[in-house]
Amino acid sequence: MNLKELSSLLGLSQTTVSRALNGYPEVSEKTRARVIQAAEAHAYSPNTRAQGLATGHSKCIGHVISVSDSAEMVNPIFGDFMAGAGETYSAHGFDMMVTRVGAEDEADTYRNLKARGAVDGIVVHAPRRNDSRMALLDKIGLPYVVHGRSTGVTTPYSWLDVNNTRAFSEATSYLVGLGHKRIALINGQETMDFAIRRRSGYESSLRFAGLTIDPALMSTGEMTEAYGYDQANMMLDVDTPPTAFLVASIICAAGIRRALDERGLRVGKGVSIVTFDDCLSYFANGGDRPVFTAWQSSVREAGATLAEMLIHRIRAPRAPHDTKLWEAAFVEGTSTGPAPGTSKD
Amino acid sequence: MNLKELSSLLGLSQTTVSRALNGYPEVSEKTRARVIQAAEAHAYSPNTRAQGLATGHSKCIGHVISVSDSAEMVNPIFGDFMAGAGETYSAHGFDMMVTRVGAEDEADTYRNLKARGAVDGIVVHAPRRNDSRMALLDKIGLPYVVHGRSTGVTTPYSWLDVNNTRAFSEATSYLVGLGHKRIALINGQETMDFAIRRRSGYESSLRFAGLTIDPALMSTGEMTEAYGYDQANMMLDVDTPPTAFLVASIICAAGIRRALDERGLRVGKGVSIVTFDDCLSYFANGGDRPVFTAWQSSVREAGATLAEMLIHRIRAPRAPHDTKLWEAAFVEGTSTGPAPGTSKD
DNA sequence: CACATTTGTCAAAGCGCTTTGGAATGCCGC
DNA sequence: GCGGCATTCCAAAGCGCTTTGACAAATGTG
Repeated sequence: MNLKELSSLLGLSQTTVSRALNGYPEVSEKTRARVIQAAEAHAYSPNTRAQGLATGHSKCIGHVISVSDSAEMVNPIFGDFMAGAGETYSAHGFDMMVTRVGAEDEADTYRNLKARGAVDGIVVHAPRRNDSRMALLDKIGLPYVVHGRSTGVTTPYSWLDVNNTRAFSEATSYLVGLGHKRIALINGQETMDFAIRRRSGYESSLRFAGLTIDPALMSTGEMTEAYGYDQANMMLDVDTPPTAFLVASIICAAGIRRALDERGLRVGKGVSIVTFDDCLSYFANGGDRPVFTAWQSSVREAGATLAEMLIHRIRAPRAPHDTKLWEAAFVEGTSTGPAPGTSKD
Repeated sequence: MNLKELSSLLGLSQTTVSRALNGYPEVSEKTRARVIQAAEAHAYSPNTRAQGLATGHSKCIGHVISVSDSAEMVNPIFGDFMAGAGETYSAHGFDMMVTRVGAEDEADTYRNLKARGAVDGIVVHAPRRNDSRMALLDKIGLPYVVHGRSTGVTTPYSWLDVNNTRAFSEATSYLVGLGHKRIALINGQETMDFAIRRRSGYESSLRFAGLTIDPALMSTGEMTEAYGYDQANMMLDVDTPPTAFLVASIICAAGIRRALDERGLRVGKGVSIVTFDDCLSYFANGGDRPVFTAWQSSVREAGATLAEMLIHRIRAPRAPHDTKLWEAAFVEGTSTGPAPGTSKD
């Protein structure tokens, strides 16, 4: 069923039917009701491509997932982020397109998406320090919002970020307060801006506490379970091993827990773990008995909110940029306790 | 830059330019080269919507993620599956659209996707027993492939599935061979066909071994880490607790491991764990020292292959249906060992 | 009751592409 | 020198929708 068929069926012109369905005032409420009823009865939905051609909008948002050779991993937060964003999109009648692309082709992908008119806007994921994507997108005129921020980019843009510096600084102080002096940082890849921020929060709290910043206790890599396991084992094998781990992802924290368990170290007694928690739906860490002491922020809500921001941006491209800095919430779990040998102990 | 501009720039008609770019033979190689070069120089990409309107194809594949109230979880395999499929799509010039929808609106979404001409085909995820989606899609004439199978659906369709029955039957026999007599099954939600298959594999091996099938040792639910943890704890609290766990997902297995560790039970010694492993990129269980003894099959490869199958299907809708039954691969990890009290022990 | 407005509807153009059905052009052999 | 045949190109129609500009019909005004 298309417009032509529907309108001839109703004995009306295509114009009138189109206007009736799109809520234009030039049509009487009586005909509008008749049209809407007929449209529903025949399950008519306007052809997306034709509509897009005529209006110049695609009503579609792009998500570009770039996969570098060094980071073949699929980010575990991906699913939850999409779920959140998808909810917002469908509420607003937008489609969601996801493109997987090698990191080296990312810029071309954006240009192509724009040239083809495939999307009305995009979400920029995992911004790096001095990320060049914002300038590119500004240049080609494709609306966007950023999940995170990019230090070094001075032109304004819309973003939503978690206060990572603060979260990691507080987490470090929290461990210091428990008497820990050897605190390891198992960080994400420090090509990403948020990972750099996390480290700086960690370092500043160590400095404030008068503790030495030991490169041997800091590592950066893909946040997999295996990575956490490996790093924990390596660090525990040295002379003065850490008594606490500060971790960038709950997946990674699970790996660390495994290493500790295997060594017979009691998590929360001998060794403490604090982690950042993205509130992944399949790895819950909340309710009445959180496993890990954590600073948490829902990536799913971030997805929903960023989607909302982007849609606003598309509707009002000249509106001032919107920025949101969310504070992570503290949850005390059972994975932390006083450092061994502390007076309290 | 659009076709009209490009062609007037070249002093050619739109027809010729279009044909040159689309590889039609009616244009001389000399002009073709000239056209291609100009197209690249001006970064021309045909407008997706216009192209789609003219050809009647959208060059886009849909993935519908339905979220029921009972299953709010985002499936952790989602990301990896998409990554695999996305790779194939971009290699073939297809876009990928994902729609998140409440389970009750799933049928409408398919109809709508078809009516709007938004996609050329879709991937059906997580088929249930007697799944009605295949009949619906056949009826509305939307090409599709199924990730999994649906017992009870008799009309042919294209699918790719892992031999879940076999994997779980073998896994059970393996545990039986190690002397285990109380083997728990921590299954996924048994609304899904694959979960039913897994249980039946498990039950048939128990029956074959002359062991009793104890409902107290079988549970079904969303495969989260917390679910594994909870179920393990519950089952270990009864009179004759299981000495082995057979688990449907590595995420869930991680939760079971946590419960065991917490109770001071040594995984692979006192209690064994065997799991199905989807080879998630952030939760690797392989290489030289696999953590879990597992039957594994890469969901990422499944995504890539299903995408390939679907594209074939779209190109040749009348071709006979393609079906692929993959065998899961056995990996021996450190999570299994002889049952306590066994002669070997 | 003639005229100016408003209201409800329509025909047609246009969005950017593909594709059908010609129409030139060049080259061949006789 | 002319018909026949490739070869190379083009004009125009059409995909299904929105939107402009125009036009009847209904309403209001003096």
